[in-house]
Amino acid sequence: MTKHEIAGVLEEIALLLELNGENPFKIRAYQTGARTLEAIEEAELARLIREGQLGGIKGFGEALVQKITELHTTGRLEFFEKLKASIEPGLVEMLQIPGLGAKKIRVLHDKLGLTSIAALAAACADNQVAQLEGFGEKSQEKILAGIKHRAAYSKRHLWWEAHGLVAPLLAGLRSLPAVERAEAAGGLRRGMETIGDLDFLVAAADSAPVVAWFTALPGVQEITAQGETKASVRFAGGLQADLRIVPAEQFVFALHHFTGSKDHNVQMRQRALSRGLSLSEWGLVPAEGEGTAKEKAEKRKQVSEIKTEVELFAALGLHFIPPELREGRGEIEAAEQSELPALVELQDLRGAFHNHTTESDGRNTLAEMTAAAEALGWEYLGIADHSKASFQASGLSEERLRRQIAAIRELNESQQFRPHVFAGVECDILADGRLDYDDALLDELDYVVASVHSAMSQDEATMTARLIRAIEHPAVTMLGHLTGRLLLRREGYQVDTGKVIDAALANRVIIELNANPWRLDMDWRHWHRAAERGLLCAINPDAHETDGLRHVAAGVNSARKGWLTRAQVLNTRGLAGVQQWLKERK
DNA sequence: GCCGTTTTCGGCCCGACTGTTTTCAGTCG
Repeated sequence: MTKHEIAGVLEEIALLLELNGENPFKIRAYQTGARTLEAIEEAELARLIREGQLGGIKGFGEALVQKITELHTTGRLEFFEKLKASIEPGLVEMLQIPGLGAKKIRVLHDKLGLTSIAALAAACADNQVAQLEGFGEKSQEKILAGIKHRAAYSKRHLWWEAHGLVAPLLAGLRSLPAVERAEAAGGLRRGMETIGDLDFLVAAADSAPVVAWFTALPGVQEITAQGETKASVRFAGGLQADLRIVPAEQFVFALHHFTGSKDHNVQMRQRALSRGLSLSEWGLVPAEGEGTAKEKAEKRKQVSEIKTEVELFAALGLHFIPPELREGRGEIEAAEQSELPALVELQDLRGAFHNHTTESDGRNTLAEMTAAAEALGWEYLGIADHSKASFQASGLSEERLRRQIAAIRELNESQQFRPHVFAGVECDILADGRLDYDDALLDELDYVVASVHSAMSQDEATMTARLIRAIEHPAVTMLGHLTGRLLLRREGYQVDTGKVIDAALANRVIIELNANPWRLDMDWRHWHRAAERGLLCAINPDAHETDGLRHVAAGVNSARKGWLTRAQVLNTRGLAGVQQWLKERK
């Protein structure tokens, strides 16, 4: 079993134990174990198991080592099979309904014999649930509504779309007289590719008008909670937004806490404790029972000065950690050793490759795309329309591609626009790994993006070999959207990313970070290690219209999450630098 | 189930909100 599958089993065990009413800390141990496992490289996990070193990792005790080892080697786990058989699957599903937790689900099962969501809906309609001790009319209504909207509520949302919503809401909050500071926290601030909900944090002396404004926003379909210091609403489309109001002196601690991630926060709290301090969303204070009264007073004085996140990290002996890095993936150690990367920024980009025009499936002409690049202040623009095998996208025949190359050269000579235009192509990687044009034509181009658009259901070994064959082709400059995933819509194809990265490194091929908000592919989780080994990135908007060029912002976001610096991204180089790099590669 | 310069047992984050109660349990983040 892969580490991902094993982590899935551990997560499921945690859910099942929860329904069994187990010790919450035991449940957490399994959840932590699953997350720890996800953070380990696949090959590293195999090595640790082989050498019996798994127990050396924090969070893996005797029981988890045994279970992970059994799953990794045999693909099965006796303990898990028995546990699963003992619990109705319908009960696990009920956990998705807001307001229902393990305890209430057990009551529903024990008192009414309910084992499925359908049966639960019927029992609500029959007014049986409201009669139960601990339940009532409102609970019953809420459960029914939760079942009805389950699909929409559990849906995640693209960062790009949520990000667009947030700006006006933040501006609105900041314009309220009672509001001193307002920020969006959560996954959105960390730049996660998808987010579950919006988290707004406000510093205000008087909370009532803020809550009133927030719950009366246009588009609010339902107010799911409303109190003195917090409120939750649901917008049409299912996106939930939480608002929290704190006194100004707590703002920075709450901002850090609600920015997360959970893993990052856990590590930060542990770090605080090891220094005799206790960190929470309320503040940083001397830990319970730590030191003398005098020492405590001294510590209290030090930490009471904290007004910014920079100061908060500094109080724990750390450099400021950008929100994008707060995933519990080594950022705290790096911040301690002054080894945090200077992350790439949007304004570092000097241009972009992999863009389409009306020649294939784009909506704007070569001239319009170039003008748009000029408006962005770029020094160059790469055009990479589809190749002939992508018939559905009006891929270019050899003749049409040659005409396009000529048109691009002509445009450059005309000096009509400031940006230089590179003539490239997004060449299909055929099912067997061959390219869609012959070598002579590919050689006429400035660069080649190679991508998969067909036979996407090949098994992992076939797909991996196919990509590697393309990477080994001397004409290929960069690999397009590595997995072909469409976030929230379609899984990527089966591919061994580690092997593809190895091949790209060995052949000096770039892997693109496709910046289309639906793709963000290759995934940020792979970039840190790959770039450390020397892999070069290109942040490519894959724009199909002028407006699509702006998507590079989403790509920069993911690049930052992948710890990428300016030097590790080709399109931060100026025109001469890129020309030089392309020339050296040929 | 995990962990340990306070340790091999007893902690492990905890406060807000809701709905049900009539002082609190369950859920959520």
